[in-house]
Amino acid sequence: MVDIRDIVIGELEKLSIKATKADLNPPKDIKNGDLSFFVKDKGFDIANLKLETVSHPYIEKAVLVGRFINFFYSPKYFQDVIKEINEDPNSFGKNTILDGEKVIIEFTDPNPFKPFHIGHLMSNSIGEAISRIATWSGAEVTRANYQGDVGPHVAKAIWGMMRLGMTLPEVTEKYWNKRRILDFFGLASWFGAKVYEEGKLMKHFREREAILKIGEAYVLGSSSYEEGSRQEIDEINKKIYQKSDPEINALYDWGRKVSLAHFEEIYAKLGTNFDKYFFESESAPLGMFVAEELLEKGILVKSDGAVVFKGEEYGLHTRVFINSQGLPTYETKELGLAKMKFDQVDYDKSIVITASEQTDFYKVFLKVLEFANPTVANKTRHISHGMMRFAEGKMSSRKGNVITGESLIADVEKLVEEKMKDRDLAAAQKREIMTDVAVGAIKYSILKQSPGKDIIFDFNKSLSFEGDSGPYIQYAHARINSVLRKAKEQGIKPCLEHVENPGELEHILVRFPEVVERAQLELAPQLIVTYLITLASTFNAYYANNVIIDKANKSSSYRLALAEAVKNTLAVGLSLIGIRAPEEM
RNA sequence: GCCUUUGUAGCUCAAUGGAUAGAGCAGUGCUCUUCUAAGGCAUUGAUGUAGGUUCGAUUCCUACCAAAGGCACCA
Repeated sequence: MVDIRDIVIGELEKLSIKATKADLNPPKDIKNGDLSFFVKDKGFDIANLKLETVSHPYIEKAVLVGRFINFFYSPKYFQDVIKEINEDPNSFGKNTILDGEKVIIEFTDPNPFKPFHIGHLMSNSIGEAISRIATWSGAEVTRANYQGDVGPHVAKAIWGMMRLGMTLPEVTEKYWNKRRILDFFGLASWFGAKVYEEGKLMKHFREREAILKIGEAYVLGSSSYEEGSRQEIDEINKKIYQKSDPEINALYDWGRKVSLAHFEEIYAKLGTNFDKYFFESESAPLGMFVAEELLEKGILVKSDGAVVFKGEEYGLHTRVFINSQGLPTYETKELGLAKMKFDQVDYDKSIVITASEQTDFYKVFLKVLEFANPTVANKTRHISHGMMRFAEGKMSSRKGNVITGESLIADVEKLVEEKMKDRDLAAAQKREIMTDVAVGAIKYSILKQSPGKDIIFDFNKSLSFEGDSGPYIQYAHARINSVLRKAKEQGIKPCLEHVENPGELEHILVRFPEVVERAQLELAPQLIVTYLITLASTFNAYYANNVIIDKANKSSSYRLALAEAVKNTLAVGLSLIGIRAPEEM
């Protein structure tokens, strides 16, 4: 399919006007056509424009309003787009902005031994959307997840685990071993599905319990750290790096494993997955190597027993790279990470998505990276998203007042379940839809606003199933699906023979590719969100005013084709923002 | 104190320097014997303050006010 903007640019050229794609915008009101160009050049003789010379099968007319030249697409264009969408539903809206580029995108970054909270949900939703949009723009995307499996927070959790006298590792370990043996001989299912299922439930239960308990241990360790147990915890921190204490090693290995397994469960629910996992335990030694080099070069300097970067000369602030105990801090680990990423993926662009509290830190880090590796520094871009806050104040996992991702999803699922109780669907299917709708509602509330702004989180207000919400779009999609199914039963097929005059729905529909392109250029998933809600709402109005399935109406098959094209576009759009589109709900 | 970000309707959010600032929620009044009412229709309501740049500013600049984040051994 041609890009209609190229055609319009060609027509403008005939009128001696030079325009780029960025100069062409859809008017706010569709009464003003499909694309408009604003004549900025005041010297241009606008009165003698010969708009009647504009001629192309896809352009019906061009009209001058004030200094706007408004282009109206022809019915033929709408037909061809609908045809194209339905013939190849899974490539509508693709563009070539990032054709052939390798892009690595780091997001989510939860820390083992700490809860996966709604802030991680935010990072994940935004990162996943940006990854998918980049893929749609022709990039080869590597999703990266960087996890802090060493450092003071881990020491705090381990200290807390010891204080709580956690014996869970033993029990769980024994259980896992038993199961592993059964699995190895392929006997697990042979033993009987019932026993196996019970085993799975037990495992799930124990892991859940373990996660909660580790969370508790972390909070205990954090508060004790500030109240005098600092030395003990620092000591544990050192031992974790050195792997010198068998008891700590055992707790550590187990806790790390349970945490990571738990994260995977959440990723599966969210519909996200990662190509590369990086760990601070790996980046730390590499980073130390780089930091030592920078110290020799004089980029980093010693100060009060620590190794620091004096950022003030660059309008930044001073940050510690190696602390006075000789251990690497976050900034040094980040140096190691940059090296690991580039060594493993020979990328053209590297995007890192974190919460906005890290914005200033990242500026300092990038400055240092410029000295260590200018090529890599220039390819790296940091995007920050806002923080999820409660009305009452900041959420802090150190204090334990967090909403975990898991509990939020579970709570929303309950609301969806209540809404679906009268639907006649198989139990398994219902459960799946419940998750899809709950996750859709959560992701929508995150993605509908521009990244970078805080979300004031209020369970009752922030999540909705009506109006401006994820489920509203999913509902429109499911509804069209139902119409298509019923039409098929009655033997009516979508077809473009008896077309009707294009209305608002057609005009909105064909804009999708331009929206995706802008979303990529501006790294702004909310543009796709806004588009989808408009498309769904326009369809719902259409649906209320037009009977689609009607054997007496020749145009019924056209309406069906139009509905199908809307459904396909909603499905592609939802997938670009990482929201699943259930066939029924 | 310094640096960064954000201030749009009662609430939660949109709006690449351009046309009448869009939605949803809440409020009010309608709408299911008809393709899924998680729907549709109607209606009330907004750019923090003061300047500046521009033919044109929610958008760019300055000051002020307010909120959030950051500013040495957390991540």
